Amino acid sequence: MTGPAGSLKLIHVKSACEQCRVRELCLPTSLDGMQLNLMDQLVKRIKHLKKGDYLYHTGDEFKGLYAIQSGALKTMGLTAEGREQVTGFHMGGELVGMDAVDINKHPCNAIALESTEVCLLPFDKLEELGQQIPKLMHELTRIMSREILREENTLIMLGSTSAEQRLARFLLNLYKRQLARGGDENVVKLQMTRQDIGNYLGLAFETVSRHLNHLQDDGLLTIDNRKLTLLNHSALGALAN
Amino acid sequence: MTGPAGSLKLIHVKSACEQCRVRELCLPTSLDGMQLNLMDQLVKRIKHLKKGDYLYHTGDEFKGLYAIQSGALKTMGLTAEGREQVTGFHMGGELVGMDAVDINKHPCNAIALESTEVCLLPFDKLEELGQQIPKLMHELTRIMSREILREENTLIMLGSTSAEQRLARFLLNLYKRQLARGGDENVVKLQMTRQDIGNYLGLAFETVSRHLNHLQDDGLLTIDNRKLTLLNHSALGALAN
DNA sequence: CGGCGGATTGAATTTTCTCAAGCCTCGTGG
DNA sequence: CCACGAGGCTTGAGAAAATTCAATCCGCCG
Repeated sequence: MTGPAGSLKLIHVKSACEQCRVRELCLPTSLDGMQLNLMDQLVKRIKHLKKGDYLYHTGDEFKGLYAIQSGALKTMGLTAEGREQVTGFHMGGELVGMDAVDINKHPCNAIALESTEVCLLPFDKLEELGQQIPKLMHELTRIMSREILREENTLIMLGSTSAEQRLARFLLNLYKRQLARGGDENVVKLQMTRQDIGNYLGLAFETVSRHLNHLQDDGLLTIDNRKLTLLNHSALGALAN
Repeated sequence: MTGPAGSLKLIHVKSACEQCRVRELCLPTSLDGMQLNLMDQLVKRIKHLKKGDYLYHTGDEFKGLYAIQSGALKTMGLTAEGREQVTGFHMGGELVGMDAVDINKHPCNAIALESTEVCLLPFDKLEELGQQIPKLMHELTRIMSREILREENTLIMLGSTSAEQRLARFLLNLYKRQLARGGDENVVKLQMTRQDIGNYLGLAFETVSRHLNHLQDDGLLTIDNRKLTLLNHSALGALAN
């Protein structure tokens, strides 16, 4: 609705998106100042979620993608018979909701694992703007491609037959993502329960607990409740293969 | 390169895409005749693959998406240590290669499971055309969204702890897709080996074989080599939960 | 301080894997 | 057209891994 003319005078004003600390991760496009301002007007900010709050429920109408500013979410699908299945963990700088574009309804629940802030990017507006700024549309396509690749890597993680291997891959994956977001060297913070991890990896939660402690016994890491410290990356990497 | 003017006279000529029997599955857009002709000129037809042929290798330059006209493919990722992991099975009417858009290289191998025909949709051309036809771009976005959803459903399949459950879900998934493509009622044709299935589901291939035969003993299906006939959908559906 | 959800640990049981032997099927070449 | 071979599939038995059930334990929040 707001035309480019209206936003011209804002070119040199720092936009919220421009200042957003997860911008490169969220929409890593080389948009110029004016384009960023257009984005800025599009974004509906900010939704605050407490631990356990639902960002959306299965079947909710799809309004747009959510960019996670801080915190973490889990997404859970529902099998036909009603069993819940964790399909992913999502952290700052990641977008959720891309699975809803086609059917226009959310196919899963999204639940905050801790205090979490998200921005809503209304999808119809995003597509409109994408028509004006081809580069933006191209970026959106790339982001969706990256999501597909991410899920394929998850498939590779789940495709191994041993619990130890799946767990090692999971921890390294989490570590890598947290490091990219400014996490401490060698530290993995588990935002989710052992139960969630087990559900996600197709393991009983006791098996997750046992293998974690086994890794500690072997000197690959130390466990302090939800905080893990990796002591031997190469050994963990070897397990992951 | 070829402008719209050049294709105007073709409006009433049946284009190859228009006649393609997997069109609704491949690009299910409500494109009009002229738009279809534009699509038609974009598509590089047709690549024939024999069983075992590679459509692309890991690391190959990304040229575009491949629409499968007939036949079937498997995609295999490579873990860091070099173990191969099947990440998906793909059949007529499906698009492969969407995982390569972002990084501009194929992150996996795609291998024909039988004689297979594919069309190449050059991605740069597709995006260009998408700028002229917003509806096409919208469809492309939806297709990628659908792919994300499809992979999430795979995650749900792999997230269960029991081999029987994973196998039941796998068979029903295959059945549904084959039925939508005009397969026989109650028949599931396995285009892949037990080895492939096991690799995909995170099971030893002997376990796949044993459970299949167990399902046959229980009267849920009959096995004739690669051809399964489902006898009791609801019982199979119950196992899947 | 009490309680509750999460985490650990143990023991018995079940499932799955591994290794091994043999069979079946299909395609190739004589 | 048949024989042969290789790859795929089945089946068995023993070993290993994971699940289940149950009993605590811990740590955080009210």
